[in-house]
Amino acid sequence: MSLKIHNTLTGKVEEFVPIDPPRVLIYTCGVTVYDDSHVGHGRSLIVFDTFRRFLEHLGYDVKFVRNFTDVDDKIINRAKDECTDFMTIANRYIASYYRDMEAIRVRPADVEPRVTEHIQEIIEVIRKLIEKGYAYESEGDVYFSVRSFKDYGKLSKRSPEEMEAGARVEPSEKKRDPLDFALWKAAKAGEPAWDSPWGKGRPGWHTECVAMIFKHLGETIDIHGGGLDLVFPHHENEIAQAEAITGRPFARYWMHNGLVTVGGQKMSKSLGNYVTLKEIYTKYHPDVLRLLVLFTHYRSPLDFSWDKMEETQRAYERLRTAIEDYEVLKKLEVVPGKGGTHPLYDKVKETEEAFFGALSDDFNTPEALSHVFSLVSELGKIKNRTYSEGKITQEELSAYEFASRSLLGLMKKMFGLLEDLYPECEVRRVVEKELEPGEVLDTRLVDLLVEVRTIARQEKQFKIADLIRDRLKELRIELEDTPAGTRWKRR
RNA sequence: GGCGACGUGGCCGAGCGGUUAGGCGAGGGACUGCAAAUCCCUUCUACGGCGGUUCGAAUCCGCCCGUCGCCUCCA
Repeated sequence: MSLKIHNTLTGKVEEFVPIDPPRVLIYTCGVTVYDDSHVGHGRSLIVFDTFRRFLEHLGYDVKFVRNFTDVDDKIINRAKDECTDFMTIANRYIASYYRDMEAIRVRPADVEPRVTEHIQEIIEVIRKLIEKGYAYESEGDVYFSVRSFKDYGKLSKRSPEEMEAGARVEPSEKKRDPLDFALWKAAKAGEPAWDSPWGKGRPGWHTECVAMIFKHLGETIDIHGGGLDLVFPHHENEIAQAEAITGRPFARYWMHNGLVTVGGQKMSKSLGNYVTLKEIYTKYHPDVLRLLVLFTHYRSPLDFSWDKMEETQRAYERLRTAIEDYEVLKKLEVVPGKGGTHPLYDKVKETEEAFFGALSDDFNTPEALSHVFSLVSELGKIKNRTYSEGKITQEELSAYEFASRSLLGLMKKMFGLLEDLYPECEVRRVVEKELEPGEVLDTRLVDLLVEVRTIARQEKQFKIADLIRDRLKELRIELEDTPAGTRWKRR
């Protein structure tokens, strides 16, 4: 199956052809560690995490690198505010990032380099640029001469002339041209600094990714990804530096995810309209966020709202329930059927084909999900009939098992969903999200109440039974009576 | 001001030349002691406006209106 992806460089959806198959080299820009990550960061991380899983599924040998920017103005400013050093801040938020990633099940990259561990490589990149005449030193700073690189603007589709016309580019006495950007910044008092041929200083933002890619992946990589807001100037500047040095394409495919908005405005620290990942996964099962992200095409804007989280949660529960219901169905009276192959097998096959077909077409996760939900509906029909009849044929049960395992496999492996759900589980006791700090949930006590209620129902003591159900619901524990007994979940 | 993206049914959201995407919601019904879960029916001849191309356009072209992003750190 051929994979097609949208390439920002050409503005078109193109067939994906790796340089050296089955190897695929992919790099995405990670976070600057000066604060907790928010939903905007989360989207980008989830999109590329999922895309990586798909590449692996296609049989590619993926090497995935995602960096940390652990020295920059924001980190330094935060350190000043807290009267500490920048490394303390960086380490704190790297730890926080890892907690978040574990919660939302974004797998670690194969290499997760930090800028401060690559200062020598960065200096080397800058040195080469000066040597080749693309960069110049000015009072301890080093700048890239934008006009010296003829292809400048090819990614973001703007020319130096246009940029100058629109000009709000900061003029600086140290720059020869206002469009030039800093590769190395001379040290200021009290700020972190490293020795370099141009005196003490620290690297500019745009060089780090180039240096880390050269070191960990090579001079030309297959895919470079990141948020749409990085296209200009960050990625444009990366191309300029890398290609000025090598004379070869830096990345063959540039993939950019759409931004997360709130009420139509970009989610950002500066606007203050951000929601942290921690806030999300203490209120909802982390899968709900993943599903929310995957329900929108990665290149479209995604408008975040708590209402949308609620909607997504309901869809999520429907999907989850369909898979878990197998555990109920197999406890029904199983009767021999007419024999033959159940039509569900074909439906599963169609669903899987359509699912992967959608992902192969510019990673169309919403379409892939539409096929998944179509299969979920088929399972629901079986449930509806067998629940009321109280029995199920062996063929139907086997088909249901096959289908639910297929769904679980797709969701787990491709989308990183339902990882806390196992193929064989008792009629469930599910805790759907992380407990609040200090909150306790004794599952044995819940089980006991459920048992008491079951006896009350058998004795037709419905007032007592309903009281237990209502009061548990107030505690956000919801009961569901199935033909195979009562199950509960905590929302 | 420059460059770019987008406007789809009650809401969200795929599709991007001809066949019901999907999700959520609302109303009715089946099942249930009552619920929940699940199913069925309805809401549904949807595609910002106006022109054009075509046998045929949400889908291609032009103009207009509206929203957003980038142009400064940003996933």
